[in-house]
Amino acid sequence: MSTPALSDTLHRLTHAYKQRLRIGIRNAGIDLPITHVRALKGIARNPEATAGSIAARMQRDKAQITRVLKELEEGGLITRQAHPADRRSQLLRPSRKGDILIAKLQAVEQEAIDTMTRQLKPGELQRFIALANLMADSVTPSEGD
Amino acid sequence: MSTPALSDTLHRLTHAYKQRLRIGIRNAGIDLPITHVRALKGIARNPEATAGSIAARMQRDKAQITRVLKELEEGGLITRQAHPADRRSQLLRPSRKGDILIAKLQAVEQEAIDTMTRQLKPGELQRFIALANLMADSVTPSEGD
DNA sequence: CGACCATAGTTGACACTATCAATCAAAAGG
DNA sequence: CCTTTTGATTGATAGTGTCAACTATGGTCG
Repeated sequence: MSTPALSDTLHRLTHAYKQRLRIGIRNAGIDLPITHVRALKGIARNPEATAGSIAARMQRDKAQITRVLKELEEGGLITRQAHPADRRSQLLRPSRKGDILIAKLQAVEQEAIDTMTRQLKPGELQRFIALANLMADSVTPSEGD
Repeated sequence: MSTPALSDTLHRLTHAYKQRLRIGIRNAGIDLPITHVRALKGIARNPEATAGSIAARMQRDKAQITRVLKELEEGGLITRQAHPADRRSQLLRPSRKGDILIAKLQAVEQEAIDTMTRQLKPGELQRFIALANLMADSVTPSEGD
């Protein structure tokens, strides 16, 4: 096997992870697509979050982000405040409800990761993540997270 | 954070790879979505390919596979022959045109992989693939779909 | 100031991917 | 036969990704 297995492997892995995560999310009684979850977490991690910064961080189209944010806001999970220095922009913050959800989500995500990495020896996950980031950077260079 | 980086890492990686691959495919003048490419390759690799076996191999919904196969056939890339032992099923084989396309695709894919793994030391890719498979197996053990 | 371009965000259109339920025909097994 | 499985298909619907056009504001510079 030279290398072409990578394609299938990647698909298989992400599909497996997404599926597992989605099930966990649903079991927790949360009705939110994965992209929304990721955006919400991104907002929570970044006190200066704007639509643009979230799009950049997630490396997704800003159009997509706009729609996600709209739904997060409609769901009462985030709030938008006027940006103090730029009236085109808005600062995004999780609402109280959003914070509570994030806590739940983190538990679910950790559970999914635990399931997936249960066959890995200590350190192998970190090694895997490092390699994955190295590869992703080779395609779309990113500044530090 | 302890490990939740995995989620973002996986998204970033597959997104980067898909994007890179899609660009390569388009540059090669091929007009075919990635799922179709993967299905076509799967068929080529398996002389006994049926819709079901491809679905199982790719761990995708049969419905999705059916549609992909339909389009591959419409594009003249594969042919369907009656299955000798089961009249519900059909054996799938790449057409001559399909074979030619596959050769092109493999070059494109190898190029994408080369780009992505250029920062990896020898053996690290194999290590990565092994870890990824281990993780995927932990979520969808042997039997899936 | 006013012309001009860049940026933040929004919207519309569309293609691709995933999931689920229902259906049909053929196979398998009493 | 009749019932249950299985391979494949279809329809419906949701989620995701990409591109282009657009609005409004900001920044620059003559």
